[in-house]
Amino acid sequence: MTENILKKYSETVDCPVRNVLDRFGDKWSTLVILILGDTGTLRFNELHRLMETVSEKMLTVTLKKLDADGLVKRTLYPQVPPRVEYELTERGRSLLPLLQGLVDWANENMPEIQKSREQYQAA
Amino acid sequence: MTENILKKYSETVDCPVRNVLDRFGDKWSTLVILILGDTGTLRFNELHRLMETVSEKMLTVTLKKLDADGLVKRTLYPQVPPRVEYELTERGRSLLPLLQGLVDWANENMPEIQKSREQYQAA
DNA sequence: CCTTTGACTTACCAAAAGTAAGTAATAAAC
DNA sequence: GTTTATTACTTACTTTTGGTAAGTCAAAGG
Repeated sequence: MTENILKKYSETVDCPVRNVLDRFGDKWSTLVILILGDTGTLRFNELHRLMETVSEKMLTVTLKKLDADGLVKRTLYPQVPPRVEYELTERGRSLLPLLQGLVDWANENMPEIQKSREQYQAA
Repeated sequence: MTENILKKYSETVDCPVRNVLDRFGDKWSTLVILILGDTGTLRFNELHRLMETVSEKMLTVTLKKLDADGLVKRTLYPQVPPRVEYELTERGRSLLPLLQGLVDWANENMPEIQKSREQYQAA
């Protein structure tokens, strides 16, 4: 059996698990998707203000990756100063129920997890 | 409306979203949970071999965090050389369907995402 | 002129993760 | 009886990723 498993998990090149983890395993993508899912459409600075703790630099690279993956649509209105709007694509929206599931799980389990952490600290 | 949203997302201190993202937004936790969910119980080196691309150091810190959160149970058999087994707790298992949902989503959507990435590159 | 505005860059610094080697205790191998 | 192998880790060092703060661009407002 071990050999089957080993084979299964080690095909890392185009492994979808690794791919999905590399994508949502970064610090900000998931939060951007959740917020855009919640608000609809936002301009760059609106999003930035809502996230607060993200740097502008990281927000731009996050949005670029999400745009490249077709999860977020970027619309530039060529004005001065520029106006850029971001919204989820259909593909991006298809992720929302899954991410919402994780958020719900977190809301339910965080109190107990917090207790576990404190016990672990004490030991 | 913006002000409500701002309030909602900026309560970062004990925000469950931020907490869950900080926990599963690291590079290896999710994969460890998925593999343990698939295999049942594994020793440190078995897990390490299955993951291949993780360093021993990172596997150690990942397992410590999961143990501290009560998602994984660590059992030490005091032999020489030592034997340490890891398995999911009930809390850890409760995450499996959610993570499996993400894996399924990845399997379904990765081909199209790949296409999007190539188009983005070309443009 | 000088400042403001919005969506970013860029240069620089800190934190996280990867690499490679080391450690401990003992049993089996030579 | 000294070397070697084994397991689950540490530790020191390097690279990669992320954070901070300042700068850019082009036009509009004072």
